[in-house]
Amino acid sequence: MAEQAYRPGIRGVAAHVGMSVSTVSRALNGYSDVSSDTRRKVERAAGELGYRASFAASSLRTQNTQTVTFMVSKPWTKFVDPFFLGLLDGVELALQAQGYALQVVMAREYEKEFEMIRSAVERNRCDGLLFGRTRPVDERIEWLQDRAFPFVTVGRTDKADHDWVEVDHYKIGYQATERLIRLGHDRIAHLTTPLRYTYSNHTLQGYRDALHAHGLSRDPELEAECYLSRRTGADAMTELIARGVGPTAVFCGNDMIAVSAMESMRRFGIRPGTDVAVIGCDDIPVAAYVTPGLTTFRQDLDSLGMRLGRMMVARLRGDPGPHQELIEAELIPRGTDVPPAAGVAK
Amino acid sequence: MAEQAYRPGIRGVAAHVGMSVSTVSRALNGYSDVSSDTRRKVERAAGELGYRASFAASSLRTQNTQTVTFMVSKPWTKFVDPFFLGLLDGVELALQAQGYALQVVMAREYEKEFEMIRSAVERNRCDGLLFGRTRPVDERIEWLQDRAFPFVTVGRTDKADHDWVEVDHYKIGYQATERLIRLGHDRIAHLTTPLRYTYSNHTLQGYRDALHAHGLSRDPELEAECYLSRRTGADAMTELIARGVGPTAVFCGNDMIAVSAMESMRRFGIRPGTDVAVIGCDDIPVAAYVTPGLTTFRQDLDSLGMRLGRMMVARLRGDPGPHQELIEAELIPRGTDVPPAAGVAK
DNA sequence: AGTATGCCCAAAAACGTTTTTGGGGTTCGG
DNA sequence: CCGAACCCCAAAAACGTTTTTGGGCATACT
Repeated sequence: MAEQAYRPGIRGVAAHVGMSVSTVSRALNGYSDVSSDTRRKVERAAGELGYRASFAASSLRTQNTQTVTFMVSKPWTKFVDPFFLGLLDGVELALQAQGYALQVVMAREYEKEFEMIRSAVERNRCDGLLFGRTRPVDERIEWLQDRAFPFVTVGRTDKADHDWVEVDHYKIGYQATERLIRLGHDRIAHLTTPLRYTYSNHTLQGYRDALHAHGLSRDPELEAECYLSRRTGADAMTELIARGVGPTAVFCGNDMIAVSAMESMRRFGIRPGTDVAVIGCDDIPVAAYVTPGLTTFRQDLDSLGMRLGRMMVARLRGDPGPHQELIEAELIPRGTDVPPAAGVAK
Repeated sequence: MAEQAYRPGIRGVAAHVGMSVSTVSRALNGYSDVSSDTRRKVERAAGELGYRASFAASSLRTQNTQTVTFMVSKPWTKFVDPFFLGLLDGVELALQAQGYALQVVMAREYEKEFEMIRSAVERNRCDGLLFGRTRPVDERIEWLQDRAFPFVTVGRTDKADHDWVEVDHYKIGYQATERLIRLGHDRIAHLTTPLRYTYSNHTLQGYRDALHAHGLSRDPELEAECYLSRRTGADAMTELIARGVGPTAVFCGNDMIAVSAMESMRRFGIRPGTDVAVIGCDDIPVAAYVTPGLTTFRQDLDSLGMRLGRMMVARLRGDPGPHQELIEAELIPRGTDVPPAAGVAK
């Protein structure tokens, strides 16, 4: 049954071509001090015999793995966090092009995540690490910096002294808010993503600065923090409505929050996109299909992922960096960014 | 800066506790012939010194990796194939519970995929393999069987003599079609997923059998194969409309096709859910948000993933199997499965 | 002609574990 | 009191590579 039960090691192919093991190794690994004739012969023999270097053995000897680990954080929602997953594609492309394998691990809690990083690093399972959901002060990053282990993050920390790539959330917050102000709104709520993450604070700051720049004072009642559960936007919106805060526009930290908030509005007889303006962020697929279509910001995740991957490679190649890139998001106008209604819901 | 620059090997901890290397190894790996006193002492020392066994070294020696690779196929669409990704969560949970790490690799083309499997297996990078998108006769499976390498697939082949888990697509096809027939339809189109995949054929067979069971003859004009690009459902639907085939109901192989087909209908002034009934499959998030809501079939992907993971573990533990599970999908009735309109689009 | 210079290659050491082999001490039975 | 049985443990081999060391053989230079 087994076509090729026997699989030779490097000594096998050395014996087969009548040369020494070291010559075979050097030929296969592209060293210069081997004649092209020898190289050809070795390569052909390796091909014929179906030889492949054992990953464990070469990894043990060289102390590197040609592997990069992408750690994706939980919790996920049923929407399968489109953000991280969109990235993955670009990352994989960039890494594969340079001969690195991509490994993905998931962590269900923050503590777990930390432990997984330790294990990956200390057991030498990868050469570099990628992760997101960074916090203003992030233990993971400090730990990795202490050990001088290569990594790139999606998102910054407060002192952003490492390699990172990030969408410009400050600008998103500013632009979204300004757009709503220009439409005539002056009671603009902001439903934030969890504030333990750095980017949420950037968005919030953009929101506040835009208000201030246009002479509007910020009202703490209009700011509400949402979590990443599916219902979170609805909960926050419901409370806003119940408290009679009466925003005429809502800027949401992400589309899931926005969609959920829109559902909540409807339950109270408020028509999003008519009675209340809504702007989201991320442009998840659903955003295009709700009615009215959700106005939101699109991030080019493919490109973001590619940059992430390329930064990782640059770092692994020894390029000292720091490598940092802030990416612009693009406004996707659809149906929910409307002027204030005449008779407004209060 | 580096808190703990020096990281001892196993000989380091052996020296530290004044015992031999082998004793430390046996103590750490839970062998029985080491006194509990010794074990405690070793474990404590290992903890204090921050010792972790090198992955490469132990993998080289034991010839296994405690790692399972999930290979996800391309192409993806912008919807980030919710099917595979939903699985991943359950798989990871099941594997992690048994101490296996999950590795994800992506392949952009079928040939690439094959090469990645070869590389993963021959270089000994994982103990087991998981993948989907199986075909009626699938080279990957034959190759793995020849080498007796452990794997579990999502989906069967024609001779399903290996470990697999799959949603019962035959039943979905049958039920969807029967439901439409009972609503009074007799011109039911079927837009299939790519027929190179086994499951597409099962769905198709269910569709045909339901027609036959209810005394309807099948019309090849009403069957159209779609691919996995974003526009595919629209293209097929447009052609059906253009040819004047005039279905009163459309059963789609997946929701993306359905949503896309619905868009196409609208462009021709046909109202899905009023003029033409639509049933999809997969229950992607968008399905709940289009208007009217798309009637579709939900698969419990978490559970599917867990079963997949558990099968893999069982196989790796030496349980001979075969392990095979057919999972039932659940109809989610929403707004698009309606009786034929009075004045019908022709 | 003799020596330096490249180019190519063989032998052996090293990577850090696990597992095998074999043996020393206690304890117990004869 | 001696031997067997039973725990426990030390030394060394093995896993399959890559890299170092050192040297042979041409060719070019003095």
